[in-house]
Amino acid sequence: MERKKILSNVKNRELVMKRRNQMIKGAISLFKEKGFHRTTTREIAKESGFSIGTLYEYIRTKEDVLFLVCDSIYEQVKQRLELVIAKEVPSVKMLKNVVRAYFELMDEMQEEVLVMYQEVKSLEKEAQEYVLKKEREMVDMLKQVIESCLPEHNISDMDTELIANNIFIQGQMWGFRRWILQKQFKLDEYIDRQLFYLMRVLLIEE
Amino acid sequence: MERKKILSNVKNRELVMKRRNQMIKGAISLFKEKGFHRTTTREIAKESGFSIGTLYEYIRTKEDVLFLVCDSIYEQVKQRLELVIAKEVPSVKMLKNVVRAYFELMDEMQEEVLVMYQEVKSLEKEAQEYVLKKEREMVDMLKQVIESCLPEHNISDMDTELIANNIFIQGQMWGFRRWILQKQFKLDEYIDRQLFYLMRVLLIEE
Amino acid sequence: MERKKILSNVKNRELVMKRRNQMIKGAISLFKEKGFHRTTTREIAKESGFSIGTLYEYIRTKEDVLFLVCDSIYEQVKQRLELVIAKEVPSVKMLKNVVRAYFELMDEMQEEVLVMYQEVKSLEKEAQEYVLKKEREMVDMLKQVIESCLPEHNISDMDTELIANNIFIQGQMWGFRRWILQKQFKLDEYIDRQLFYLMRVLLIEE
Amino acid sequence: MERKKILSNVKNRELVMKRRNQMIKGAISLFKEKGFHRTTTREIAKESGFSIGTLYEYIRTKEDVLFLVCDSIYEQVKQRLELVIAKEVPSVKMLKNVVRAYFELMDEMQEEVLVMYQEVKSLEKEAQEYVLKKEREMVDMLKQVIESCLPEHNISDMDTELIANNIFIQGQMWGFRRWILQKQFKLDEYIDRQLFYLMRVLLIEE
DNA sequence: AATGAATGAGCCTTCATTCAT
DNA sequence: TATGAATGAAGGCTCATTCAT
Repeated sequence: MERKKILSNVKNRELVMKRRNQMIKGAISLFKEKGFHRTTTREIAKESGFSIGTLYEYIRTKEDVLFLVCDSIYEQVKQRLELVIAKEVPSVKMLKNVVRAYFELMDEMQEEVLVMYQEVKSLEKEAQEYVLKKEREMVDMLKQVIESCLPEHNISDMDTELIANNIFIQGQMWGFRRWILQKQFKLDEYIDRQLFYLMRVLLIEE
Repeated sequence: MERKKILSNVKNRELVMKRRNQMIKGAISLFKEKGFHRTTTREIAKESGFSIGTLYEYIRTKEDVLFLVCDSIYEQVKQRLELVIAKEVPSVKMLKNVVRAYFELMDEMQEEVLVMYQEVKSLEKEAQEYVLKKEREMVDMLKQVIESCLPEHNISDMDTELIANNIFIQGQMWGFRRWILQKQFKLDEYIDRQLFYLMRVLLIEE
Repeated sequence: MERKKILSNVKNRELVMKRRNQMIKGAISLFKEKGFHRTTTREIAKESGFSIGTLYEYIRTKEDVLFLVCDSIYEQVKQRLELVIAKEVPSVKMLKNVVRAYFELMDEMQEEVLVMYQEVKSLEKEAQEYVLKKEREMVDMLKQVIESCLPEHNISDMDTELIANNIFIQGQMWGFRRWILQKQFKLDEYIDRQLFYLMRVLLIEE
Repeated sequence: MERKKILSNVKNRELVMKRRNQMIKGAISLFKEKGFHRTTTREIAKESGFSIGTLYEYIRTKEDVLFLVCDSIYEQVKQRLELVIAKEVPSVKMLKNVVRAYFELMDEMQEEVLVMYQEVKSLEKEAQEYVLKKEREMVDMLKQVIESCLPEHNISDMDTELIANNIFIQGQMWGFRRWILQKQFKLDEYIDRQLFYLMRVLLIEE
């Protein structure tokens, strides 16, 4: 997939990657705490360990930071999921493992995901679309896992889409509805029960 | 439930209500368009039909407007749902009608709900908690509907909680994941399929 | 002539005029001292006697101030010249009086004119054209004076244009070449000699 | 005349000259386009073909560039005029040729001259005076041409000064009042008519 | 009660200049 | 000599909030 390019004054590619990673790390920690709008570029620079001038050597606008953050979060999630998928052969067991891994990942990254959900809208059109495409990719990953793990099950494509979406947001829900859910469920319980009902939905007996 | 009080300089209660409704209406329309942070108090005042000075006679800070908006949205949703519930006697049919009504409501109010999801975090602690309580109330409504409609089904409380939450966010998902879902489903299809799988989850045959 | 409108948040027309005059006065004094680019908006606000916030209630950008200044200078010059013209009937004497008055005016306003010459280029296209039109008007005034004062002299239109332009810039030259001219001439001497040669150019004997 | 020294870290004289000429060429082209203040040192470096670090090996401040540019422009004009003067013996014809050559030169270099007029004021005192001296020299050249070409004409020194100044600015006027003049005159017409009236001023019959 | 002019803290961004390599 | 990454002071502008009328 074509990667949206954020322009930088600095030419050295490695340095750009290094500084941007510093930036992303600093920014995420600030966005978690106070959101995008309440975080100033100076704070981002400071938290990243360099001056405001340096910050602007690596981006063009504050929004670029948000985009970098969103992009990085999705990239991480995607890579982690791909890792799990690569480890097994398609089967019901694999399906359950992937969903479990996804839920665990959402638990680990709940703050990052929260940030994304609340701030994507602040991105300009083009960047927003890029991020949505990333999300689309992730739902597609789940869809393919379902299809490949249940080859004979004859679920319609639309239903697979629906179920994949449901799984996707059930994962996110764990993070951004934590005030409600995490009072009543431990992560494992949550995963177990969701998997239990997923099996029912897919007519899989155990 | 105790209502969080927003202070106003104006004493006439009716006038306060009238002006605040103007404000909420104006603000929602602006927040939908550009979000809370990008909307200025001047714009809210203008859209509401009065001056910036007057705006500040009825609230203390810009955040108060956001709170009023969030509160109003939940209140509307809750009232609408209660109306549907009041119309029928508990039964599987009622359960399906309530869920259907809730999904339709989320379709109607998708922009309002989107606003809320993205901006609640900007509220101060206390206001945030108030809004979360409202949400809690709504999940509880769904929970009670499930329980009263399926008295003999022996679903554990935690599972009911989980299922209610799932329904709750499946409704919201329709709105804030519209870019993905509304390309592939019509509202009715979406509702039908979700209800179909809900029946499976609840072991209800038709 | 259509006046280019500078937008203001403040509605009260009289107040806008009053504040803008304060602004123009303050700005001219600063521009004289350090030029447009080296003057900050904060300084303009302070010199004008109000806060930076108030400054921006009456203009949209710093450039607006420059435009206001340029516009005001031309307007003053034009009005002063019209006054002189209105006082007499066309004749060689009147021509000399107008030219003399113009030179004296340029002496009085030499700093303002200097500012204009050096900063007009900083204006955006549209504003620049507006200012150039003003200049055009002034050359036309001189042209008409020449024509009406010397009805039988049969100077071609192009030559009148040229001579009017020469007078125009000889006036400005007194101000912005002051380092050279004002070392060697007193204002009266300068005017006398320029008038002397103007008479030769126009073939008028005295 | 003593040349104002711009300090350089680099010792090799030839290299300094070479790099500075690159700089002047690059800077003039940028100043023409956007003025001194809107041009950044980075842009100057890039346009000159070297890095920002290198730029600062050959100058101390951005203003130095402006000075170098102004100095170079005057030097060019002066040299070109001297060339014309050297080619002929003093006579009315020579006077006309010099004036014509000067006007043609001003046409060729109108953008450079415009730059100078609008930016000299940004120079610091000392540099400004140096540039003004250059201008003084040029007026003196014109003065001497008039005197040597019209030995018996008995024009007072002050009048010669005045006339030389008038010629000087009529030349510049062609460039920086181009929006008005160049709509109505072709260069040749402009020169012809100015020369025609100059002859009248000097009482020379043809 | 309503108005809207005034305020100024604070934000994003730029850019001349330096300095380690 | 040449490079270009780093710096941070400073600038233009916004906007929530106040207060005199």
